[in-house]
Amino acid sequence: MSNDEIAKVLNELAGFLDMDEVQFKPRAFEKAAEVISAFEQEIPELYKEGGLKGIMRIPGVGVGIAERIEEFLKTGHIKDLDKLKKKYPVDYQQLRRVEGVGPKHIKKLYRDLGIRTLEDLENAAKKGKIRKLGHFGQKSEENILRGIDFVKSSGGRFVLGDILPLVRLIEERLGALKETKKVVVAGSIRRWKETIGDIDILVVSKKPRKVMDFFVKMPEVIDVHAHGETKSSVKLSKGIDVDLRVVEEKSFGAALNYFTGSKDHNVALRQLAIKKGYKLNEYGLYKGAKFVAGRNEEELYKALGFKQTFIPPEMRETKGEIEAALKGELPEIIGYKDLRGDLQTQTNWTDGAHSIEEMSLAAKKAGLEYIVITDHTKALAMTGGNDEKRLLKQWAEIDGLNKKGLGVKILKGAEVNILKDGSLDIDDKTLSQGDVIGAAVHTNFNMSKKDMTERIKRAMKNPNVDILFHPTGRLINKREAYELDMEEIIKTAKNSGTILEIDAYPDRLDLKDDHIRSAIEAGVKLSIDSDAHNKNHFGVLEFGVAQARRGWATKKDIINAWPAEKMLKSLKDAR
DNA sequence: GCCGTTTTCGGCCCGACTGTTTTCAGTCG
Repeated sequence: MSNDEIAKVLNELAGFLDMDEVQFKPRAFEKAAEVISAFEQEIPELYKEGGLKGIMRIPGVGVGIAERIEEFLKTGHIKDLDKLKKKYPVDYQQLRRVEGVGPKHIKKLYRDLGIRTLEDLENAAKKGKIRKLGHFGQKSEENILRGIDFVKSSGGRFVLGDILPLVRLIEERLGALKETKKVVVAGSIRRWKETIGDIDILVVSKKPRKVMDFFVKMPEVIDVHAHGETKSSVKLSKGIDVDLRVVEEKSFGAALNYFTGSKDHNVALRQLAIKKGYKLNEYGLYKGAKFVAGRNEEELYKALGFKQTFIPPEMRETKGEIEAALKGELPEIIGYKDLRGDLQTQTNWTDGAHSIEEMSLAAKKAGLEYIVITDHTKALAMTGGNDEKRLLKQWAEIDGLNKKGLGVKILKGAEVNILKDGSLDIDDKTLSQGDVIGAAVHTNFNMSKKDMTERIKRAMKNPNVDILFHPTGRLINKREAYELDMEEIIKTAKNSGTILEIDAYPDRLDLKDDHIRSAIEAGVKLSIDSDAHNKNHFGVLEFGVAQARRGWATKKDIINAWPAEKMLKSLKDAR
């Protein structure tokens, strides 16, 4: 039982309590769920060690929630939730995925129209039944249909960040078997695609049968599609498929290359092989029946005549990497350990979970030299956003902490809101006293492309704005980016010296890879930020680095891969 | 249901936006 599963069921309970018009309890369950999903320790482990008292050490979890978690761990059910599900027999999780549909709507749709599933909802909307309900109209119906389309189109693919912990667990388990010599995760996960369709794992073993038997019996497996000597395929309870392939040592490199993809990259390699009189498949590079190369990837690329014999998987998308690597002109992209600072973090001054000090120490622990505190500002009232006075107070506290010396440099920042007209919600006099100011759009997403572009351009031209945070506002699998002329934004960034952010949060990854590449080609600098709201969130930086690598970014393109002084000076010069 | 420089009951981030209304409920962040 993972923390995510526990968080999910608590959220579901919160939703049903909302339907039942229960006051305050839903927020308590949601809050607990949020803490649990980011909690460093596994809850079952915590429970094993400390029992009910152990779970109650989690902030936001008291007796009531702890007992329900205990019940869930022991039985896989929560009686209160089951009762509510009987009262409202709806597929809550599925219906909630539709943007704009919350607990109250779900209740009304069920009570008035008997809607239980996404399919029911779609049918009712298509028949024009929803617009006839009180408080619903034609527009709500259209929005629901659009929401369903989006759910459907994003269905089947998973956000990498949601899947990676499980993948690493499986990788670790397989690696621990005495029958396995090597285990590598290949496919789109190795390429760090932002969403993945399935999981491909490659194993080197002389006793594949044993490995396969272990694999198909893992606790998460709910269905076995195939169970053979060299290939097995299963479905996990999360709904994602995993393919496991076992190869001989000799073919490892060729197999890894083949199963890493992308498909187009492989096709291009095979064509290159044919041109040179070879044949390339997942077992190796062959001249006639003679094995030429394939033990590892380097040997394969070398035999194919590449000057650079390793193309980072993140670049294998046939976007020019083959031509460049053949000539030895691939840039040296940023590495996973190259970041020195984090330019976007939130604390408990607004919607973050931890104090400035806790966040700073966590950043230090994550290997960073500096951190910018960028709490929300006042227009985002829900987060308790800072106003000018409070912002200055926070910055004074930062001065104090720096004086004390935590072994990590804390910089003064803010995540200010870009209002509808492109102005900011904090005055310039205050902002000019900050070290690193990020600006972002959090409201009025539905503007025309032209208006939105003008709005953001105006904010970028404010000399106090250093960075445009999560520039397109998308939430992968949840919300489309707002309409934006990215070419214009990049041009403006070049002129104003504004940094464009790569928000590393796995469901944002905003900018996306192609935009990163365009920005770099235009000479625009970027930052890779965690957007951490919790001291356990700094791990997401690797997703941001991966995204930057997919956009061919080098260390000199990413300002927080620079020492603090150099980074700050460049921002100051641009102001 | 949780929490407490309000220690044991009384509060519980709230403003913008949307779409429906004509004063507001629901959702989102």
